[in-house]
Amino acid sequence: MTVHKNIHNSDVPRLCQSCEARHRGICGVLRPEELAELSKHSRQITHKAGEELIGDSEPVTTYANVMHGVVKLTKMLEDGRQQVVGLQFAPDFLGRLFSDQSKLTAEAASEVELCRFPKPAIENLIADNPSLEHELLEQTLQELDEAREWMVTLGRKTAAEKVSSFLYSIAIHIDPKIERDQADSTTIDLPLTRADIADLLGLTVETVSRQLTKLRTDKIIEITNNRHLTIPHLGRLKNRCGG
Amino acid sequence: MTVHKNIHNSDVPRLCQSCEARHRGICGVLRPEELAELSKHSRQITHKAGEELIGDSEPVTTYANVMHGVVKLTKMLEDGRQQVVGLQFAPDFLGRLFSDQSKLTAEAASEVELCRFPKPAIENLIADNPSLEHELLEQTLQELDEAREWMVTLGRKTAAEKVSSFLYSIAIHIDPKIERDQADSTTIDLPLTRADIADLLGLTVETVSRQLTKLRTDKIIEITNNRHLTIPHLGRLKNRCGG
DNA sequence: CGCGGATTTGAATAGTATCAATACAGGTGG
DNA sequence: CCACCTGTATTGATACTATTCAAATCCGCG
Repeated sequence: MTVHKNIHNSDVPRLCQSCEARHRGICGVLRPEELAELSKHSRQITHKAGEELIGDSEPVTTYANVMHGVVKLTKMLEDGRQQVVGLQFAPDFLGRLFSDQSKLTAEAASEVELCRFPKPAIENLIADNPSLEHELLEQTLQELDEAREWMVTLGRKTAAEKVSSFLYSIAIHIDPKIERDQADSTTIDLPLTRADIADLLGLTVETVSRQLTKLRTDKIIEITNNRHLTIPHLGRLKNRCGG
Repeated sequence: MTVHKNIHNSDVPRLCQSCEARHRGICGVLRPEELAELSKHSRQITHKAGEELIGDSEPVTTYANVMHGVVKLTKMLEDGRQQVVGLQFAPDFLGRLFSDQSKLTAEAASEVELCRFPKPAIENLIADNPSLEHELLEQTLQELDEAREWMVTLGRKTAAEKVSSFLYSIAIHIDPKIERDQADSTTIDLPLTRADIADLLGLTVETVSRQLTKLRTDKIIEITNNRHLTIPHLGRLKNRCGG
């Protein structure tokens, strides 16, 4: 696998030069000429919170990189019960590979910026460049690990543990290095509404709200504002996640 | 070695000739010489029900194809609560790719026959043969789809719907073509104990048992024997899966 | 035939959901 | 700048589902 280290970014398209996906995302494995070719077909689009990016059972015609914001992947039962089955952050790759039809709904949880590509553009690149397929496999394996981790939370944890686990996972996602320093304080911006959190944890809004107030009265969190909270001691929160 | 240039079996190792994985599994994408090389390092092993195939946090040194039987992937919380996060059937590929350490426990749910390969043998093949990596990506995407489907079941379905969904999924897994003929009758051999089913659905054994009894008294299923049951009308079962 | 694990059944309890009402926040327009 | 308005969040009272604890029964197997 050849990762082309170009000293000056001369061949890298301007759009891509400051893009996070070029370092940590899939574009990092592309050669400059591939990047140039791909960027000819790419389109950067901004979506406001709540907008649907792709609907369940709709044909898939594009893939995308998440550049900024949070994307919520949901599934719905016929009677309206909804479950969030995944969250995607920059620089994640968005879109079910090699499938003509989406198996879920993708929705902007916050304001979201995407870099969209036509489906065939990506698929042709994959066919030509095994390192891209390798990178996508790594990302898919990672998503599978995360999905299985959530299955434990959904199936076996109490409401209190679910909410704590969610906050903990958001905290270490925002700043992975604080995981080591459990005594540290962190401030997090919730990317989801209470209703979204409930749909992620398999709870009701009311239960999520009650558990958050309990965490507040127990001094595990400080709620500055509906979407903004502080965790004074990460380790104390972790202790409530049920292992 | 004198070889007939048979279109199908020319250079295919004897062990592989009757193997299901060669048709539907990963070995189907390998060239005969690759298959021959790989088979030199492969070992077929049988495990009895209940045996641990790989433990959580253990180093991964081999991958395997499931040849026969059912493998249960589980995760456990510190206090012993357990969640089944996946089931694998022949000819699935077993083992977390590119990871030095297992993130879950794999256990034989029934008597299981594996074809084991040393980790490097597979990884070298992947590096040489992009079509193998493509096949593994397809399988991983499929597992991710299934995991997300279960997340909906775990998070949003009632106990009755969970048990029905489990039976339905087993039925169509055993015989995919009956999915079309909803009026058909099917007989299924449960690959799991009540305790395993409970751990898969995020319920207790007692609840699973009660729901099965209810399905029996409602004439949705006939319980021949603890591990053996008949679904006289698949559509009626499907109606209880909650969509 | 009898033992031990698996399964079913029963009664009481606990945890979440549901229903209903109130409080709050953020944005809009006067 | 404030009052209003709407969607979001919190709080309370009650209902219900699934768990827990306990006991009986069934099943496979030596």
